[in-house]
Order: sequence, then C-alpha cells, then structure tokens
Amino acid sequence: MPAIHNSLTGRKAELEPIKPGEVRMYVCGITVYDYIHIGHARMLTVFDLVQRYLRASGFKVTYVRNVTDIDDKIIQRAAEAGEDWTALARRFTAAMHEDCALLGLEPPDLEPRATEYIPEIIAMTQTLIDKGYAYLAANGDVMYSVRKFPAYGALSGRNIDESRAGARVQIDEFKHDPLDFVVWKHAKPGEPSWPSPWGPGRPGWHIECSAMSIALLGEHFDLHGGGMDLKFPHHENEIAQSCAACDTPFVNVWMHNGFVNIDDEKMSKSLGNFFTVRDVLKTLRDPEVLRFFLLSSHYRGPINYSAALLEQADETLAGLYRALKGAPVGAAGGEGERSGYECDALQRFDAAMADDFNTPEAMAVVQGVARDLNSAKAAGDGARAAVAARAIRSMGKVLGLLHQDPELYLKRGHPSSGAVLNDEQVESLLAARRAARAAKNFAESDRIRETLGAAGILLEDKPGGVTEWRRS
RNA sequence: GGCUAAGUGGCAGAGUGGUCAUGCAGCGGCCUGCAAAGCCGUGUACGCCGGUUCGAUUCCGACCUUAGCCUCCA
Repeated sequence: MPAIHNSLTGRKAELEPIKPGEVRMYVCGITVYDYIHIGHARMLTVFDLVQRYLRASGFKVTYVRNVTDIDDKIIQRAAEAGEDWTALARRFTAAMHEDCALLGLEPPDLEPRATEYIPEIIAMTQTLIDKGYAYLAANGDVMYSVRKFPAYGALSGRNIDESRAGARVQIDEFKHDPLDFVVWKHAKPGEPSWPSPWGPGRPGWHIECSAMSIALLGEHFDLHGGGMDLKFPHHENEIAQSCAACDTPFVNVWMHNGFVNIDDEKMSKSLGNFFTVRDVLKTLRDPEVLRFFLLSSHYRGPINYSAALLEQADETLAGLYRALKGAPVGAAGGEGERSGYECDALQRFDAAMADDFNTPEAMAVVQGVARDLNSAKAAGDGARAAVAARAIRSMGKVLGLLHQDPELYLKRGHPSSGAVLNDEQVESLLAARRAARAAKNFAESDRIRETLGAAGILLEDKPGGVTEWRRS
C-alpha cells in the first residue's frame, strides 16, 4: 500500500481505500479565464502522476478534476474583451485541454464544469440553510456561518479566534462574522445568473467543488488534491460545507502540492514573473522536458523555475534517451520471465513511489539502470541491455516519461539552437566526412564536424565507420 | 501577530543515528586518428549553538535565516 502525506493529519499514512481496491479522487482544476501557467502545470502533473501510480499499483481509480467556468475573473475578463463569458470560458477550456495534451497528461475520468451542476449547488445551499449552517445575508448573498462548524480550521491548522480577520481584510458589514464566506452570490445587474430560492445569482467558488465532488464520488471519498494555496480557505470551506450538509467524514486524505517559484519568489502577475505553459514550451526541445523537470523534485516542496534549470533537465533527460537509443528491444529473453535484476530495480522504484510519491528517489533508480544499460551496450551484451531498457521503459511509463522513440527525440532540435540544417543536409555532409575519413583526411573531416557543430549537430563516431548524430 | 514548510557539496535534489543517494558541471583515466558518447575513479555537503548518545547531517531544545498561508490564487 502506498503511504501518502495527509494534510489533514500532518503525517504520512498508508492509503486505506474506503472500498478495497478502489480509489476515488477529486482535484481542484482550473478556473478558465486565461492560459494555464507553469504553476498549474505542476499541479496537473503531480496529480496525473498520483493517478497513474495508483492505477499501476492495481487500484481502480476514478479521477475527477473540475473546471471552474463561472467566476468573477471570467466575468471580468469577458467584459474587458467584449466577449461573451461562456465563449471566453469555452475558449480557455479548449486551450487548457491542448496544453494538457502537450504535457502528456492523461485526461481525468470525469471533468465536471460548475455551470453543469447548478441544481446540485442550489440543493446543497438549501440544505445548509435548513440545517442552520448558512443564512441569507441582508445584501442577498447566502453566507456560511463558520462559527456553526466546530471543526473549522482543522485542515489548515488554525484557530479561528487567532486569525486576524479584519486586520487586512475589509470587514463586510453583511456578514454575521468576518470569517463567514459566500455560498451563493446574488447577481448584480448585467451579471450572468441562475434563478434560485434567493433570487437570481451564481455559486460561490467553494460550493461548486463540494457539490460536484459529492455528486460524482459520493459523500465520503478517498483523496482530494490541489495546490498549497487552496488549503485555506478553499478546502477548509469545502470541508465545512460538505461535512455540514452530509454529516459524513467527506474526504480521508488531503494532498497539496508545493508551488513553482521564480527566483525564490512566488510567481504572480503583479511581480511580472509570470510564465504560461505555452510560452515555456516554445523554449523547449520537447514538452517532456517540463514534465521531467517538474517531477525531479518532491511534489510537496517548492520548486524554483528558471531557464538554466530547465536546461539542466533537458541535458539529463537527453542522457536517458541516449542510453535507450539502440538498446535491443525484446531481444533474448525479452518478453519472458523478469530477471532478478529487473525485479530488484522495479521493486526499488516502487518502494520510492509508494513512499509518498518520492519521484526524485524513483528517478535515481532509473538513472542507475540507465548506467547499467550503457555498460551492457558497451560490453555488447544485448540480453542484459534489453532487460535494462525494458525496466527503464516500464518505470518511465509510471512517471509518464521516456515513452518516445530515442532516435527521433534526439534528432529534434533545441529551439534556441535554430534548425539551420535539415536531416538531408546533415546526411550529405556526413557522407562527405565519411569519405574524408576513409582517405585519412582528418583535417577535412574535422572541418565538416565543426561546420555541423556550429549548426547544433553533434556527432558520435561508432565502431565500423558508422557515425551517429543528434541535435544539441 | 498566528499557522505551516524549509535551510544538504559549484548547481539541482533525495535520504539516513555509525560504508554509497542520484543527476548536471569540474578534474583524472580508459576508449577514440582527434573528438563526442559511454564506462571507471574523484570532491573533509549537511544554517548556528547546546543536549541525548560510544557515535548526529539524521533525535531533542533554543536561536538565526528564507518562503508560503492568514485576501482572489495551482
């Protein structure tokens, strides 16, 4: 059983699914008012990994990741752009899906949109009012009365009496208590709205996740994830709503991924250190570099983003593909019994992953096998190489990495180096160099190598007069 | 002010009460016409101060520093 750090208890514990063999998980997805940024990419990648690993471990997984398609920012952006808010939300949902596909993310099993769950949201709001947890404020909003829920603060570990609400927040005169939050927002003139018992309005942010997760996964499910910053107040509020409405424990394990920082500072639009996935991908040889980078540190810690670090990730990943290149596939003993060597490697990999998704440690296992693969190749031991390559591929599959054809991967140019020469031009220069080398005209062959090198083409002379090449 | 993380070698980043993380970069060697790639070898790393211990980077306590949350936010 994998052990997972639970934000609710602050400790690591073995996963105990409510239904044996089955994991139901909900992750707070994207509010679609803009293109996704690398912070989103980390969250999406982390939970894609969680989902993949749990499946690889034999669990039946139901992975729900919502789309928030009604929200203040969407309305605001649409107004600014003179675009219909539904059109804007649809446009950025499609863009998000494109980016997710590039990042190699498996689609969630279910992807509910807030606007499709208005009846459920209204019903849940009514239940909260009926049970005395929510009230209709004088301004027409339905508010949640935080003081009515004794467990409030359990997830974020805060005592509500010690919070200095009001010190930095404008106190809303319509709230009975400064901590109270909006469940249902009444519509201002011209705003999108749905009819409700409290007049036309729209859901608050927190209620949508409560309603959608319960509608799709039931009142009590296994795992709930999201970014660190959602712990408070979003997830705290979700717990307050769901537990109050259903009188159930709601979620067993809460997972929160760390942030992507820029120069050790939080990425934000106001600081101007904001990177969209689209822009970052333009600077990379392959989107896989970003996934590799994001998984090369543990999901709960912060990760610092910079072009230099991505460069390092590119080099390391390329090294893995270099090892895989030319490794025999399904050679002697290929598809049969796993050797002791392979079992050992896979076990160490699995132990790392089962320990709260320790991807850095898991990747160190992959590196070790890659070294053995290189040794086997150098020794001409095809059988050993095939076994190692197969182990790397199966570990890579769990990580969502190393699934590409090494040859094609390595010949793909790095955008910054500029693809000056096409494959044919490279081949013809290589033919000329081969002739020069055969004639022992090394001055000429070195000149050609330099020409190629200047164009970002790296050569490797192999035994038997064969020269392999790749782009830097 | 409250709460929560974290401080590891040039860089990134795991982990552990007492031989090894791992990768990138560096250095030496092998290989190569020379390279490249690869392999082998190589670096008195664990914020500071105390304590526990035969022994602490790892446990405990104080301190310093940094980041995040406390307001929309992955």
